[in-house]
Amino acid sequence: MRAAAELIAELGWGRVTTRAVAERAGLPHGTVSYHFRGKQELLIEAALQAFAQAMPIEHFAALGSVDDLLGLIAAEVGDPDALDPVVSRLLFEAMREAERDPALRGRLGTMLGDYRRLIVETVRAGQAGGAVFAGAPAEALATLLGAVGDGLLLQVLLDPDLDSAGAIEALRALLARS
Amino acid sequence: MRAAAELIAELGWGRVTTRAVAERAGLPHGTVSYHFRGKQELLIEAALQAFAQAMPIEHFAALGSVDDLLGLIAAEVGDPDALDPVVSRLLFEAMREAERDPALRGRLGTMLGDYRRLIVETVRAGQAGGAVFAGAPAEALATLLGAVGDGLLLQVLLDPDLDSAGAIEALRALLARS
Amino acid sequence: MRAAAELIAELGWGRVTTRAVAERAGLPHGTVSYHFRGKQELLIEAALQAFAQAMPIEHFAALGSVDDLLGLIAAEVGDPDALDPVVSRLLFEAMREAERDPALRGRLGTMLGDYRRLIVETVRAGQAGGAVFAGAPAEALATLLGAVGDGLLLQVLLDPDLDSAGAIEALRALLARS
Amino acid sequence: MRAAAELIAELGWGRVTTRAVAERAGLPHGTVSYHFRGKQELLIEAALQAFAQAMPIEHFAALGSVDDLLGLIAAEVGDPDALDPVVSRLLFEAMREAERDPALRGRLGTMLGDYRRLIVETVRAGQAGGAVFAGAPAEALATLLGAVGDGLLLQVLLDPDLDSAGAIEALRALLARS
DNA sequence: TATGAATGAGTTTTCATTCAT
DNA sequence: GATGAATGAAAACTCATTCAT
Repeated sequence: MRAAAELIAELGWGRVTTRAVAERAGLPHGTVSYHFRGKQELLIEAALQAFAQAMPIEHFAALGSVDDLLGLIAAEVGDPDALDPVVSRLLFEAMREAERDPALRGRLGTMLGDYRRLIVETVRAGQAGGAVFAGAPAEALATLLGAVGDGLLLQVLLDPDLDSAGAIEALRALLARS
Repeated sequence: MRAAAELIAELGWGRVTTRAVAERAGLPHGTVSYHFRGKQELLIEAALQAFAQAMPIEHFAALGSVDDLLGLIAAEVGDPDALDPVVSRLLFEAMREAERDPALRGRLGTMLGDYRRLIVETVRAGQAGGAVFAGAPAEALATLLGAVGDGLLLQVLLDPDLDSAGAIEALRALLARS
Repeated sequence: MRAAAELIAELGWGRVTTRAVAERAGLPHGTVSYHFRGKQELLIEAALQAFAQAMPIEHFAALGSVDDLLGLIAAEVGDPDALDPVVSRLLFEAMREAERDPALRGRLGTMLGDYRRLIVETVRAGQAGGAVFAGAPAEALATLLGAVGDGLLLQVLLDPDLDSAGAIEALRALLARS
Repeated sequence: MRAAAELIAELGWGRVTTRAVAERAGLPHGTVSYHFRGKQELLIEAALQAFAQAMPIEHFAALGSVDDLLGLIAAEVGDPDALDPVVSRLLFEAMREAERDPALRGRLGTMLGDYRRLIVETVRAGQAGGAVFAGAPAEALATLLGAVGDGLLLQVLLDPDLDSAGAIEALRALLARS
């Protein structure tokens, strides 16, 4: 499973071969077909398991404030040690694939929906406490935050020199301005 | 070329076959290898040409204000007729592929850099005129705007019911608040 | 064994898998290799045992006249309840396979030879009693009867609407005409 | 195509591999998939073409009497040079496969139906001329004749020493007896 | 110049059999 | 004795690219 997740990140979902997965895992390649119904099932399980390990829902549940959330995004995007670069690539690969595979779309959608709900609650709490701009619905701000996270992740993959920290600071300033 | 661009959007970069491209274009399939050095060259040319046609740099150059820019993003993301859904999918496919193909990365990077420069200028002008939050560098806000655009595009592809317009309204309110 | 026989009839000899047999029998699939030397041995035993149960030699031994024999053929061919359709399909599968597998050929040949001998005797008795056309050797008529049975069975499998009863009536009329 | 037909006869429908076909034909094995949509299509085309060549409908159309027909059956069944042994095996393989493949069933059914119609006409003419037993409907006798042909073919494949000629002589005597 | 048949490397999948537990 | 995970050989199929015509 780990081998599969790594290879999705390195080569892209569509270029992963069962042979390569088996080889990296040091296993004979018949094993893959023996344990999974097919390549797609293997990749889906590998990706979702990698997410569950790397981005445990508890991390998000523990967010006390929008500031913490921004810090988490900044760490994920900007700090090469915070989030395994494997995972961010994997996330995009999975999102891309999910467009075409309904099974993956369902499972990934559920997972991302859980995160989103926690973000909405965090934003709402911030607004109630006066720490966060209250001139827009919490749902809209949560969507915005999610989009910023994904968008920065994507752009940093393409241009590692991008000043993602600066962009997040700007967002923090925008949200905090009373 | 148009056939190739459509197929990248529909099937994903890696699943496009030269046969399918030729078939959709109504051309004999030896033609593809005859006119292009290989599949990759064909796809790169097709993608970049599609961008140049669908997102002409003049659209961005004509932006008078950050409000206009937000309107453009909202239209691209939210209005199915504004930006051919082919193009947004194509953009993600190309960004994904660019991670692995240096030739594509260079050409796509140049193109996106041009857009980015125009956005920075638009933001700076807005700050100078007092219409845009001045508490953060123009570069940081431009990065933020670009990330929001990409992030929303990506999320809408996965969940067409997402309220992207609300998120953009929230961003507009954040930026405009004096 | 019953599971194996059913699957030969349903899927064809060559498409039966040991896994499928074990699964239908509700047994762990290591069992198959444990109890039989290999797949071929299992299928041969299963087929021959199914024949022994479905077409016991006693049925043929009890035939009193050629008329009875024709009735038996008519029932096998025409009556879906007389002969389990599993068995007729199984018979053809086994005959096909026997062409290639000498071990099966020997055992199946012995079995069919036993039936044939009884048919010859029945015909001979009919000729002696004047009930059956005596202008041809009993062996030749027995061969003819066997061929008619197999041929009709085969054609009915392909075309269930075939009027097999009519053909047998015609044969009865031919044989009986004094 | 000839290679495929031969291999069906030699190995059985299910055991033919595209590799083996290509090898016998002296062609690289990618060729098979290039020219046919899949293995099944290749085998079906090969089998039907072999029948059309070996058992041209003209042979049956030219039958002047039931005696001629019996002669044809005797030749097919008994004379190794009359009907390529490839074709008789091929016929059984195709009939067996037709039970499972609707496309093949349709095409084979049409072909065999054409033969059957000609046999019915021949029998009817024989009855009208007084040369053939008239105590049974022509359709029933035609079915009987077809079944005898198929049944003998099948039994001769299993036991090459079977006296098929004797059985046909017996049938001739039965039919001719005024 | 243009075509499309041919090629063969590479992919996924199936499955009988082996064998450690 | 019994199990089922593991193995690897073999299968069908895909497809970019080559090249004779």
